[in-house]
Amino acid sequence: MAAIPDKPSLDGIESHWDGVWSQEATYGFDRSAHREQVFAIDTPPPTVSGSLHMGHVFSYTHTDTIARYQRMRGKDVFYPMGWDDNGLPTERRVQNYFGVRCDPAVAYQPDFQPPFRGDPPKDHQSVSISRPNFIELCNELTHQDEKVFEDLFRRLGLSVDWSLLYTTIEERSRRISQQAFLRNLARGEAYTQEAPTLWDVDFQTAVAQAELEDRERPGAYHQVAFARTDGDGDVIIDTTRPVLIAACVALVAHPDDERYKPLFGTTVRTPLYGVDVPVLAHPLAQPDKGTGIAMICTFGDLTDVIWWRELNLPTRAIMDRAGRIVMTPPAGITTDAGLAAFAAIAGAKINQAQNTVVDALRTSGTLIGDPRPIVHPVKFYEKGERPLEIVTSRQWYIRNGGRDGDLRTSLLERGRQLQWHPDHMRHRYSNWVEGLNGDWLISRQRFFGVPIPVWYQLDSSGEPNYSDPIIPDESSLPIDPSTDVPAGYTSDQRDRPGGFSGDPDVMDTWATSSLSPQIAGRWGDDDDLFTRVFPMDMRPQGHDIIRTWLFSTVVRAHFEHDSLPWSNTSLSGWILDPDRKKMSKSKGNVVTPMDLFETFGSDAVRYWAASARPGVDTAFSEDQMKVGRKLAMKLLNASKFVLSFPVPPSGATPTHAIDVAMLDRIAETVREATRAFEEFDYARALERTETTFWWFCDDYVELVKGRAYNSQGDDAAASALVAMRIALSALQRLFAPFMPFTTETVWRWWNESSIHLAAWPDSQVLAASSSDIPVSMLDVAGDILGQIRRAKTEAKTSQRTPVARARVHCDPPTRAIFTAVRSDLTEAGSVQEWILIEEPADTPVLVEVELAPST
RNA sequence: GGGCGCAUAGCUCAGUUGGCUAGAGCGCUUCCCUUACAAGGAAGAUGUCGGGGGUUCGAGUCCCUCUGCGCCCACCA
Repeated sequence: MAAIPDKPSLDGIESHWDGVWSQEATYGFDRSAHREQVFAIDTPPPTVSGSLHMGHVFSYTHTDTIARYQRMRGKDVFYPMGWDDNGLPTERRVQNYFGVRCDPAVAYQPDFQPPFRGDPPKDHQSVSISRPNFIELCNELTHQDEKVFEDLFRRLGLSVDWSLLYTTIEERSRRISQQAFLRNLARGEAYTQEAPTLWDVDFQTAVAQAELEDRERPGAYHQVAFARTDGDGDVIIDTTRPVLIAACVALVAHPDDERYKPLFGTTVRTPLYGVDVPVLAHPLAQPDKGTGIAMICTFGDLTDVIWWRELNLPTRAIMDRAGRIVMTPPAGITTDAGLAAFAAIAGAKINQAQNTVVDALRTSGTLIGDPRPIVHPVKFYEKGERPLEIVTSRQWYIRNGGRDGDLRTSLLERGRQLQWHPDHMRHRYSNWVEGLNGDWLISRQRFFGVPIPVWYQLDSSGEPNYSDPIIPDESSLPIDPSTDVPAGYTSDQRDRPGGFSGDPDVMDTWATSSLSPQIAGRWGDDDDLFTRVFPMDMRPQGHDIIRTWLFSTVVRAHFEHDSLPWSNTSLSGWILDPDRKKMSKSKGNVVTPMDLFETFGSDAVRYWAASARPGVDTAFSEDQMKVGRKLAMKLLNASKFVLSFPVPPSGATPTHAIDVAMLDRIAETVREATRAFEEFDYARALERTETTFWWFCDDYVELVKGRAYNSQGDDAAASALVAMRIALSALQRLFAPFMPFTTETVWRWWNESSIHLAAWPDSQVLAASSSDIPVSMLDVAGDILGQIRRAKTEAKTSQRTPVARARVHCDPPTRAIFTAVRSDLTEAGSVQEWILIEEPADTPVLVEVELAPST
């Protein structure tokens, strides 16, 4: 136990207690606990290639309050931390930092040293290195970042068990990711297919539906005439992308559209290129869009893909993977004029080609009128800078119900089984699942990540056999097919006819992070641990990644374990700047968490975070942090005050009615806070606790402190002393999840072990002796005291001024209560004489205060 | 177009099965260095609870409807 200082202070408590908690392993997970004793949290692994910001502080605090509550409830809390160092952000950061580039074709170098460690000169040409070397550099670099992250999270007071740390590119994660994938493959849940795919031309990789976002971009409608091949006039279509006319394979209108019904089955000739294409009917064509008849290109958008598939149309791709027009004209262009028109755009970038085509259309007279500028939403990869194109490529998919009604129904049911906090967030899940239009594309044409763990046999002409991949044994995982050699082959057979070839792709980062419960729980390496923590109890995360992280985790657990990955999920809101805009670096309004910890103290920052209701977007507010600091100071001072009284004799119990009634109110607060925490509503628990605490300090303690000083005899004092200590103990523990540093400080003034391992207060015990005490006693006492204070304030005099006479008008029941608290009121109000005046029933208490003349 | 959320004091927000004479904090005003706390404390002012209808003895709370704001999803020729 620590001595109570004369001037309690919050300075330095964070580093002090962090050290003590580490030393005492306060938050260590006891892996002998059985599943029902465990509370397991699937912590979101932050991306280490950025920096932690207020959004992290905000949402991780929410989770930590729940973790601490559960721990005090006696649960063995499994609270790991992970670092997400897999994926594009890390790839970029490692490239820039070391001046290297990942190239799976390069052989592994055991003692490789990068050309730079930080700040390569601008003219430096990146050195190509193998994927295993790249992963080693990633580990080296992210270790530095991870140290900074860990320091910040410790300073924030997260009760994480740091021995459970994982990273998403480490060996175990790669193993689990590959193992889960191979099991998906074996069960037919993963498959490879060549198909049109959304494609980022800068990153040159396929992207998944979940990673799309719409951005408003200027464009223009162009009316273009297609000549009917029967010579009977033109068909006018509207398009924003005339550049794709060379890729046009048909026109399409709605089957019921009377304007175009006569044309169905006929052909029209494309302007410039002179290719005959059919006019077809399909219900997806919208009569009220443009001219009501559209050109189908391979591929302008996802609707084109649907039409192409359902109408069995040919492919005339004109876009390469870097976003340029291909050099070779597509099939169908045969006339000299057509070939010349195509030659004019071959090799050009999309925008240039578009201008060329528009000019040519105008010259040829097939552009009707002027283009009409519009602003319309265009699909982008969320990390990308240019609009997505659609190219045909071979990719790996995991089934997610996008193409299978039964699976979709099962996954929707999983969403219903999950407890959502707040509940309305479940709609985002069902909305997303119901809107899926394809399976989950997991392969990426990148170089850094978890490799797709398969090879392909090459036939005598060197063509891969995709239908029967070569699968590694699970015991050999993780593997890198670009450097590892499949069983039964030798390395000199790589990429040779009759030999083998490794799959060049990596899995999308979500394909690994969707296994975070399995990774954190060490599935497959420590199944004893895994069975003690899985399915987990809680998945905290942002609501923006329901469609990615949450959904994909549900999919993987559904397939692998036939269960939900966790029973509850809690969704955090966004941090908004004080102008209610989402905070962003570009606006320069980002405050670093460490500055705030230093200014206000970690507990004050946590107080701000914990004051926000679950799932609600919340304004950044230093005012709230000031309030939090004030509360922490109050907790120090109130604790010091209560504990500075003599320890009551052992066996003493609260006997005074007011003391018992006070404890009853504390008990009610415990009930409310407990109920709120059981529903993951940390904010309500805090609010109730805080309200009661201020009442305890301002009203109750003020009322009884005279008696506690022994003004009314030993027994009367003992009742107050015992009651104050019982209440203080409960209040300190109620605050412990929110203000771990301050509460630990005050708790250790009178306890040997950590408050964070103490039992959550028990409302039954607190309220044990409160059977027949009128709850209204506290209100009556507060009311009378309040009226006396007001009289002194109105007289503009000190609260210490004695009251010569107080006439209390009250009804008979109130009179009885008054009598019970009269002695305490006498001291609290410095009242020299009371005069009771009886009023009819239900009359509000009225106190006429006659102040003593000032001396 | 479909879905969800929000609208309560100048600001940020509580208000959980309908019982409120509508609350808190910040800010504002006044007073007090009262020996736990001046990075305090005591007290005070401020609201047609977005509009309209309905159910009810009683509606900020339930139902319908309208308006405004935000988010998610879909469409995007």
